[in-house]
Amino acid sequence: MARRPKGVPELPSQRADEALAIERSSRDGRPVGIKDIARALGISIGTVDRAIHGRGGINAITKERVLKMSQTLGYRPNLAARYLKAPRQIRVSVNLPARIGSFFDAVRAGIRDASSPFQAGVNLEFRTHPALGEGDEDLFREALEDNSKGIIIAPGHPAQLKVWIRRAAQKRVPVVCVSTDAPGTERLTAVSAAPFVSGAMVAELLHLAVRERGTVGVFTGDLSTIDHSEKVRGFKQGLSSLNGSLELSGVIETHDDESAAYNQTRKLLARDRSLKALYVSTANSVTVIQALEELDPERRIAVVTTDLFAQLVPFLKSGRILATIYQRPEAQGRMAFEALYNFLAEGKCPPHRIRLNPHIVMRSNLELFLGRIRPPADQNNHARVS
Amino acid sequence: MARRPKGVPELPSQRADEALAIERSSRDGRPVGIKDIARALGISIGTVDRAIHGRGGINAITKERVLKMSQTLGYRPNLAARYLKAPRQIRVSVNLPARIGSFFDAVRAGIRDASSPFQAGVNLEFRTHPALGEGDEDLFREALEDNSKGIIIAPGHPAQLKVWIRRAAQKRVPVVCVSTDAPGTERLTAVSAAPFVSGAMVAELLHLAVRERGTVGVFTGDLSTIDHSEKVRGFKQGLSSLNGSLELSGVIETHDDESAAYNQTRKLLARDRSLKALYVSTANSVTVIQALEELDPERRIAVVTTDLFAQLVPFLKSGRILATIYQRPEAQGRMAFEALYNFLAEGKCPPHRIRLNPHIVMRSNLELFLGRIRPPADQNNHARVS
DNA sequence: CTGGGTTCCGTAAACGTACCCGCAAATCGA
DNA sequence: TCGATTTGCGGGTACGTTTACGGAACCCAG
Repeated sequence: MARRPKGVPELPSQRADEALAIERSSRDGRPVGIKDIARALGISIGTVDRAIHGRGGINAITKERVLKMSQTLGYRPNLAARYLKAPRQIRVSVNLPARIGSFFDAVRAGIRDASSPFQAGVNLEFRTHPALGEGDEDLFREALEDNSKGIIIAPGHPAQLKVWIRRAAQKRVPVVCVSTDAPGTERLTAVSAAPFVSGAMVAELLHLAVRERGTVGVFTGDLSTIDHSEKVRGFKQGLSSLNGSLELSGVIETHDDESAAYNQTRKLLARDRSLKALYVSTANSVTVIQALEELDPERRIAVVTTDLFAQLVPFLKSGRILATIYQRPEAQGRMAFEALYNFLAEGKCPPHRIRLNPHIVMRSNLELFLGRIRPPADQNNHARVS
Repeated sequence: MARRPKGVPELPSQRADEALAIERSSRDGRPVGIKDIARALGISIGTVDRAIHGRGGINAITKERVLKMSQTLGYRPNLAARYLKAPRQIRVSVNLPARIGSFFDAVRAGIRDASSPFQAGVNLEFRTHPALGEGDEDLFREALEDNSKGIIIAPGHPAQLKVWIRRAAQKRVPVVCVSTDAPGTERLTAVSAAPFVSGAMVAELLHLAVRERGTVGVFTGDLSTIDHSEKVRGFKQGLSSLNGSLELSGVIETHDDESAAYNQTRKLLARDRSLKALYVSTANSVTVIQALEELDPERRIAVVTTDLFAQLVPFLKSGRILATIYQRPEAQGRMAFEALYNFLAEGKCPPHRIRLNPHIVMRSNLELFLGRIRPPADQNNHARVS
């Protein structure tokens, strides 16, 4: 349509517009599109597009009319069409440690799951480093070099990665931390099963379960990992705020060394005869339990562990383990990806950190989780890179 | 390209195909599409489409080649394009009760949330009946009459709705139950926070918390609602399997009558002097707590409630309520919609029932939930129909 | 009055898929 | 051997949006 001749009034009355709108918007029930707005106003879709997206080169009055009409027609953009048009295939790097009781496999699965609706729109680049805080710098460099638009990491030693996160920030590459955090950096957000709360919940549980006065020992992985230190901090705070009968015996770092954990457990039990409870906040808890089975066959020591894997199940069923804190790795992966994607694709800033409620898995609800447990340790069961 | 002349060999060697594939698939990093496969094989996209979608009218050999090539090229359909092409705007009816401590508002929010990615593809039709099991038949009729392609309900009295669900099934309209179930019907699936497990968890918690022998009372809404009866069943089973010191005093149906609940609590306390614990499995738990505050100021009776709303918060903070079982209404809504949508759009059958792990909200993790609590009762705060 | 510049807007071509139409070869029946 | 039917395939169009390009109307200086 040619430009409107000069003599014709530019602005038909509001009412006439609306009547027209209602008349023409009844397109056999299909959602209104950009061209419905255009037709209703007798203008072109190009103009509507300019108005809606706030591009330049449009008369302020026309823009106002379009916005109004899109309002009254209830226009909502068809995301499918938008994504279709966008040729961008954004690459997202996922740099996570290898298995820790298959925890990170589940995180990866959650990320894959969350990304599946966008399949063609994103390109997941999985990389695996040997352990939390080991070898993640190299992988970070690779991610920065391969033109990734976003990076997901689990920073075991935040201090090491700080400079890398800064470099990413300077390249405008958002970084999302999952399972643990790197505070004081420019990471976009951090997704985790609220570690502080997690520790406090264990304190509350043990407070309920332990009836006599006594002490409680804590096993953790590495206190330089924020996730671990926060759990311990929450646990301590929980103990003190409950001002119950439990006192902290000591905090033991296992550094994910299973055999060391075994000996450390033996020593702890020998040293502290008043031990009434154990909080194992690291995933490598099996040898601790094994030591306990030998040294405390009467099960007078209450145990709460972290994460869930096949070896733990019989102990939960038998009551040897009171409860375990399931950190919802799949959900963490999903949320991490969604936060990253929403930021990348739609510019939506996530909250500073995303804290999931940890699940308490006890004997009574264990069955709900059995389906989620991967088969036990199997060295061939690596995450597929896709 | 015209049909291949007769003399030319029909099947180039596998290796040549692959070489061609790798050569041509490097389309500047964009994902491979249906026409890449076509180009790689020198055929048309129509044929590729027929092969991939298993339509008729295609040579078995050609089909095999296409499938093979789509494999080696790593073809994944672009869902955006697929959704764009499908002009179908599927209408989904959501018939839920009005507020119960805003529980169903949260369910609705979850449904809306889950549907938002598909915005233009679905048309949510919200309907509200006064209470669980009241007026839901009329709404069901409306849903069937307005050409809905799927229905989400919360069947308070499953027997009443049985015929309606059957009618829907005959019209090939899938029905998803949320929060409670209608067993023995043709409903597609039922999403809930595993009620049986929920009851068992409460038993396990109270078993931990109560140190002396005694009895425990249960308040529930209406035992004809599956969700409620299952909670009670799980609780009983939990009590007996723990063979602890707690015995069931009695199960009281409140029928969501707050003032009645108050009096029932008074009576229970007067009748049973050995009461050590209470399990309030209905959302209308405030008056029960209030009665308890008057009659048990020393807080010797341990209480576990259900759901989470503003009035409960101070009691959780003070320790009056040991814990409350949060049934994750938003997650239920999300899962219900997703199950329905995946069935409708992609024909994927969900499991027979979807059971979410109930959250245990205690003092230590309460803060994680404060953000989710809606402001207390406000009659104007109806769910918007969109 | 002409020329160039600016402002505003229309048009058309993609994006990848699904679906339909129609053509050619192959097959079949007589 | 010749029409008729089937089989196999190519080509085109539409879905709603974005984007680039171009063109008409206007303004102003020369």
